[in-house]
Amino acid sequence: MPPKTIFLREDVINAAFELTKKSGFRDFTARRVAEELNSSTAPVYSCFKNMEELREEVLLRGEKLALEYTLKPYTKSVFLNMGTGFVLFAQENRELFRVLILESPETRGILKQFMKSLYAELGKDELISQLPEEDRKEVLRRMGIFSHGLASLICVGIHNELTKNEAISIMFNMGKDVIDVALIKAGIKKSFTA
Amino acid sequence: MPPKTIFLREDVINAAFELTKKSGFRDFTARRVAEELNSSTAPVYSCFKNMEELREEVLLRGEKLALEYTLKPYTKSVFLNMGTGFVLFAQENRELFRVLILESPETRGILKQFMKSLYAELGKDELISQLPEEDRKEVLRRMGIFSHGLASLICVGIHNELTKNEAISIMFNMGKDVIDVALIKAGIKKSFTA
DNA sequence: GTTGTTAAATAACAAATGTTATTTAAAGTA
DNA sequence: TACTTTAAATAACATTTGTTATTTAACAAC
Repeated sequence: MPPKTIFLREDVINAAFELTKKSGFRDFTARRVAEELNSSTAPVYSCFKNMEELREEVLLRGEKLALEYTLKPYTKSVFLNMGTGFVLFAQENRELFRVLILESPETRGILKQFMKSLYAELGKDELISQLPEEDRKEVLRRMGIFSHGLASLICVGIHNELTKNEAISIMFNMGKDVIDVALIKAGIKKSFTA
Repeated sequence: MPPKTIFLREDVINAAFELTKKSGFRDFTARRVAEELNSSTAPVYSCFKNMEELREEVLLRGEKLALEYTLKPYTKSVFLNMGTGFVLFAQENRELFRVLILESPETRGILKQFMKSLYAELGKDELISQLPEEDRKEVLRRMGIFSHGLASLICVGIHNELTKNEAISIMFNMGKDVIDVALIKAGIKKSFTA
């Protein structure tokens, strides 16, 4: 019988994920992952065909984490919560945001998926769903661009001074205005929300 | 006397810059630059102390190009022209945008510099300069975030479908609304610009 | 033409990395 | 106890890359 297994596939992923949270993929080598795991490189290669497969696993876990952020209730609007979650994910996981959103976006669908969920939420909102299709799309586009902008500015180290609550209120105030503008222009509302 | 110099410092930078425009820094090696230049690696190392110095030169040239984009007259508003130029720079130079804005931002001041120029322009505008300091800053912040968002979405390959003119009008319409909202809320204006 | 200078090419080397081969030894079983 | 299986560690190898050392040869003064 062989000796007991010490390092599970799960453990390797954990180590790789922690490493990536700290330094992205700049340092994502078999030897560094092994170090994080307190092992040699052997377990890495017995659990994974190659480093690419492990990287993919890390990205999947990152996507899962990002998704969790977008489902938390920061404000009363589910629509704004998604954008806000996206921004807070960037703020608290800069390196993950970088590898997931800024470096791998073409190969993985996370951003487009995100926009699709946002659009679904937009349709559920009582006020917003009164907007014509085109206007609704415009609101979505604007807020998609804005949340991506804030998230990625934070990711690259601009706006380091923002606290979590400040980030939330920037998103919230902008969202309110963008929606109000659409409603006012469509004649559904007369003036801005206080 | 030594043989004539064939490869100037300038030539090396040109080759490196072209290479970077095509594939960012993923492939930025002495051997690849030399290939682009149709030489061996020798001229690279006789013109530059090391590859880092050459990379820096490429970044400087990239910043210069980005600046040119922000000075072109896309609309009648100098303020909006800057954001628009930033976006078009990203659209037409995705790899450059990546290395300059998404990968090196903490070490170089280009983004903060950009915001500062934007702010200066904002003060010159007749209507906007009537806004209280705080509101003006808010307009700036919103448009800074928005233009960065659109630029970086385009850079990472989302919104590939946008033409140059569509990108311009997204920027322009958003800018108009953001400014109008500020003016209306401040009581300087009554309704949205058509 | 010979020679000195030094661009450019070529070769060489070290470090880093992905990956595979080999060794070591833990854990049960006959 | 000797043996089998196979995790884990270790070594080894190829490739890539930055960088430096060495070679080659163009040019012009003598």
